[in-house]
Amino acid sequence: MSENKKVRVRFAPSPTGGLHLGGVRTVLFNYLFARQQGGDFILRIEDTDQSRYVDGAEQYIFDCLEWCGLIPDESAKVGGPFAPYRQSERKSTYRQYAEQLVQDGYAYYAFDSTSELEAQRSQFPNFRYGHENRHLLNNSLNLSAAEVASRLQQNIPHVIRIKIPVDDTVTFTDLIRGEVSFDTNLVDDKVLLKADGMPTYHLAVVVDDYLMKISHAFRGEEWLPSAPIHILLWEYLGWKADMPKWVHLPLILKPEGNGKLSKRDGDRLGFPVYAMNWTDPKSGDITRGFREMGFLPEAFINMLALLGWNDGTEQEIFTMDELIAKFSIDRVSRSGAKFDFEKAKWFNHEYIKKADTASLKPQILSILKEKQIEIADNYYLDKVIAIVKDRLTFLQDFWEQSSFFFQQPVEYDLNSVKPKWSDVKTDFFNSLIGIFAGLQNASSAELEAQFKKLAEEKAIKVGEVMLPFRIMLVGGKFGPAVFDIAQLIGLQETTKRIETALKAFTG
RNA sequence: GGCCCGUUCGUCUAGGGGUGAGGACGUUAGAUUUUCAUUCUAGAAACAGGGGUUCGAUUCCCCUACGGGCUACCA
Repeated sequence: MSENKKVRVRFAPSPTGGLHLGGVRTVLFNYLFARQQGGDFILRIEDTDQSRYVDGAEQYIFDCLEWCGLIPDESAKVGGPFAPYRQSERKSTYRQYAEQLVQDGYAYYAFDSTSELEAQRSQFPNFRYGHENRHLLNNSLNLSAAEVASRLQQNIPHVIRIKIPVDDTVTFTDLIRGEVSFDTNLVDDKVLLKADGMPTYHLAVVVDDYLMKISHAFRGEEWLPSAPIHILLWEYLGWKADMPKWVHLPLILKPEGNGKLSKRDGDRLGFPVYAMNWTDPKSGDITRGFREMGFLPEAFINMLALLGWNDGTEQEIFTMDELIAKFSIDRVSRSGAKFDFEKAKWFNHEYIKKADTASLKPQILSILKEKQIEIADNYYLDKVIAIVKDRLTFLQDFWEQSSFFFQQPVEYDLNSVKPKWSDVKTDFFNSLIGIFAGLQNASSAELEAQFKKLAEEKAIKVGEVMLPFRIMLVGGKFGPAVFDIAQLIGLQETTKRIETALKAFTG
């Protein structure tokens, strides 16, 4: 085994729909490991199942990776020394290896039709195509050489199956789980090459990982049970010395109840499961993604990295560079992790708080554009972002938290003011307007001082007029410090709002 | 059913033969914010069970239970 061979890892999705959280985490771990080891990160499209192929899914995967900042070094998009990177375009290369396995006695042709297999399965509850029954079935192990040749000649539909050995044990080391063993008597003679000439996943991964010189194979734990097939294949093909190290990642589970996290859970529980919005080309249904929900990619990545990995310290916020430096396979946990959306929100909140206004601006501008707000003064917008940033869990919260900086309140929380309203208060605010008229470029502290002074003169408790003032400017009981708001929107606008609100309060 | 993997607060996890079992999210209470959020302080909250091994097990071994995955000409 060439211990020092160059690190080359791959993410190998099938283009069948949205890109799941767990998928992105697998990409992330691949990417971190490759960057840290000075290796290559490859994206290979596993589109061997034509019936499941979904238009647009491949482009979508590229878009997701780009949003996350996890750009592959080699892919169907940028090419590379081992092109093509789409399995459907590599179709011709698989057959020869399957034939070679048949030649060497490690695989065989099987002519059983789908309905024949179904019949077997319904007759025998635990039917398994394997050593116990392969000599009774319709395959080249039982048919004469002449018969097999003739069927092949006539193009009679057939598959190639691996011939799993009897009474043997396949043992291998998984970098996360340690040593894992399987009794070969319990492993099926899986199909390697389908009737349509396409390889199944089992053949395709092994062939491509070998051809693409993959050094470490990261994949979800759901693949663990089929690992013995792949290991046998590496052996039978004569490539055992080049077999990658196996890294089976723990699964991401539903937050409540049992099972693997699925798109449906997101719909049901109200959080995204896909990285970005996914539109089903057939139904037109849109499944919401983390990006559109208002997640910052850095927060999304950070959250994912900590789902099943930690550096052993109490640090939770990591930049991509820190993750690259600190990632290690042996600190990945063995057990599945239930996805906690609350924690995901916390990460996002932290990232928005520490983000500088400039980096938030492009997205804020597009939110404002949706609301038909034209921004004439960039400086003003910067101030607004700076003042409300800390209150945002999602970028989408921006409008809700700051609309009053761009327009007069649409409605007032009258229940909080009207019952306690009095002429004294009306008088107070009218006087306030007068005072503001004489001021210019006042700081918020100055406004506050004037406000309090007036209250004292009018013998009103500051608290009595504070809340009404806020509601006049904002519409409700929320938002940043009132005088900061007044100062920012300007005295003229403040006065205007007092006047409008006064009518609403006294009407 | 069979096989494989797993099991520390509600959740993500640290730890590891002798610990007050640590942190974070969430949660509760209080302070600050004359609003709300932020922030701060404090609190509640966990080693699945049973056998071993050991002077001593949450930690090592075995069994059980529970959870998960796989069991397609899908990946």
